[in-house]
Amino acid sequence: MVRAPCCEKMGLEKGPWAPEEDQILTSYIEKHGHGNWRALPKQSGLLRCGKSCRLRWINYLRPDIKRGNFTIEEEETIIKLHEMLGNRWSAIAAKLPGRTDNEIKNVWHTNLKKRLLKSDQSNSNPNSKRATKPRIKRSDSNSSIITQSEPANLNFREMDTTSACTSSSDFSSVTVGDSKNIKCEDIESLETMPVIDESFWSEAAIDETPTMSSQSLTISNEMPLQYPFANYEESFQQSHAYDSNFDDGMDFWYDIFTRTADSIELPEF
DNA sequence: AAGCGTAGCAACCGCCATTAT
DNA sequence: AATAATGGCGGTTGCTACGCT
Repeated sequence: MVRAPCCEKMGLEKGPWAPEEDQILTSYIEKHGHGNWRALPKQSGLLRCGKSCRLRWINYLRPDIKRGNFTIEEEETIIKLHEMLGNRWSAIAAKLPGRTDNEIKNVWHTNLKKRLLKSDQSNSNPNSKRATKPRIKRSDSNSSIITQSEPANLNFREMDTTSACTSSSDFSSVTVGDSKNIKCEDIESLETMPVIDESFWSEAAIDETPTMSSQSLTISNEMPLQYPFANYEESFQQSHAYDSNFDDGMDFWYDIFTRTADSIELPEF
């Protein structure tokens, strides 16, 4: 069954939100919450579909939203999480308080992806010119602008001890359980790596496959991520230049595993 | 100063997963 | 169990400001 788009009903507004609409939505949610997005527009008097209201609230009006340019630390985090998760923007956003999946997706496509690509190219061609000056973020009366230092001077690949294995400019999605994707030849002790196949991510499979001792996870088409579950902290540090800005790395994996497989026993650190 | 191309970002669309009936 | 309703996510689009010539 394919449903018609929710905004197809006659008379519903589309496009940019007017300040008055923002006001109505904000005050309605502050008073009544948003139990039912579909019913919200009708109850609040907005001529918008529920989906549009939800998006506006989540991406723009929410009080805990952090506006302004991304900090260097945030960008590093996005890059690293993207290496691990692929285009799972909501999962990445969950690790960046105040940032939305949409915002992260935008900054990835408009900024970070190109920067990584340039970085890779300049690594292969040391004589190539540096990145051009970045644009200043559009001013926004609602924003607290965070001044961004010169990103052209950054080379994230230089921080990656497995740079020989990283061709990360064109990740599509997390691919799992396909050892044919492993192209990096200088990764040590692959046989010690746990393999996670598709079934790992489904809760239904947990009872059937409670151990993962002989499995591994491939993160992109080209780059395998290694983290033996028995000692994945050390492995993570070795393969991803684990630094002080990423101290929550273990929390991150813990979140992933506990959310996905409550019954799996996690190693103690 | 004007025109044009591009980057950045908000918003939409379509699909899938989950929940309710 | 089947179907419908709803929420959520990722991909994509279109508008606008910016930067270059």
